[in-house]
Amino acid sequence: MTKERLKLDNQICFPLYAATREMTKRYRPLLAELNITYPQYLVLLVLWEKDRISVKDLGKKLYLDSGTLTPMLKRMEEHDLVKRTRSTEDERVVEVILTKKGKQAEQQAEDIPLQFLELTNLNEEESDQLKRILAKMLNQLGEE
Amino acid sequence: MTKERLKLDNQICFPLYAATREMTKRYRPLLAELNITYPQYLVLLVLWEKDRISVKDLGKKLYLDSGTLTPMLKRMEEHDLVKRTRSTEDERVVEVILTKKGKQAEQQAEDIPLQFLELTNLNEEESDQLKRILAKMLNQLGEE
DNA sequence: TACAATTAGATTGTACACAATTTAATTGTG
DNA sequence: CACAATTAAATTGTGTACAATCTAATTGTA
Repeated sequence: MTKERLKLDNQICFPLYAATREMTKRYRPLLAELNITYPQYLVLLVLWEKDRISVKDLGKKLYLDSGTLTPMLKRMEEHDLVKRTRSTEDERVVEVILTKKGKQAEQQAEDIPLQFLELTNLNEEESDQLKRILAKMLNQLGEE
Repeated sequence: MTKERLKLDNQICFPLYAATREMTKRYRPLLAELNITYPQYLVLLVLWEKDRISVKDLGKKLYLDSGTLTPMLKRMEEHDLVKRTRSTEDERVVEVILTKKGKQAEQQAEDIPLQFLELTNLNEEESDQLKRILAKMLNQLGEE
């Protein structure tokens, strides 16, 4: 029995990695009518809860840095979903706000979470457990 | 109560997405001495179990297509970890095998799974549950 | 046996990710 | 107040991801 722990089937991280990508793949058609990607959808989720947020705070919520967010937000701006403006109080800060189109997208997105959940075939208990364990893991890994 | 389901905290997919990225970030230092990325590590995991595999079968195991694998395997070939050869029986097929260096890397990698598990702070029950639920989800999302 | 259909990889183009560095603005301290 | 240290974004460079398309080899069938 050589290196049992190095077998793909014994990994925790592999199903995590693979399921995430399959998940984004399944989101694609759901997001197609909004013409956005899954990470862009996450940005919108944040903005729908709290319109006007700095790139830094957005990054903190989504665990993304400016290297990812800056070009992504520029693309979203080109698609007229958000607007980026320098804060007048602190010129270093860029604030992101929704455009009218970005706000309206919320209506269209309303059914997406449920539509996706149906695809997963997870029951409520599993879905709750998954959420809880991932949150714990994320919390642990995310901090120093 | 407006669009409760669209809140970031109520999403299943967001912690999945974020935890996966934090996970790869944590793997980076563990893989640094091997000078490989996490996806490349997965390729090695497969090859350590079964040396010589076609790009197609590798892709089936890892849920990756040739658009991702071809350039990645070329990089791994440049780093002298694997070799790619056209099958003589079917010239369409490219087979991937380990180099000596690629084989030796297994020894160095031996402790990585355990090292990572310690970082997660998950107990065995949680880790098993996570694995089980993700496998179910992956299985469901991956087919069709 | 021709040859259309299929198959395996490679290629192209777009969009993340993220480490590392740079730039510009702000803050803290002597 | 001067100016070093810090901070927020932007930039650069590398490496995935993946849809869509292309190329070459193989297969199935008229």
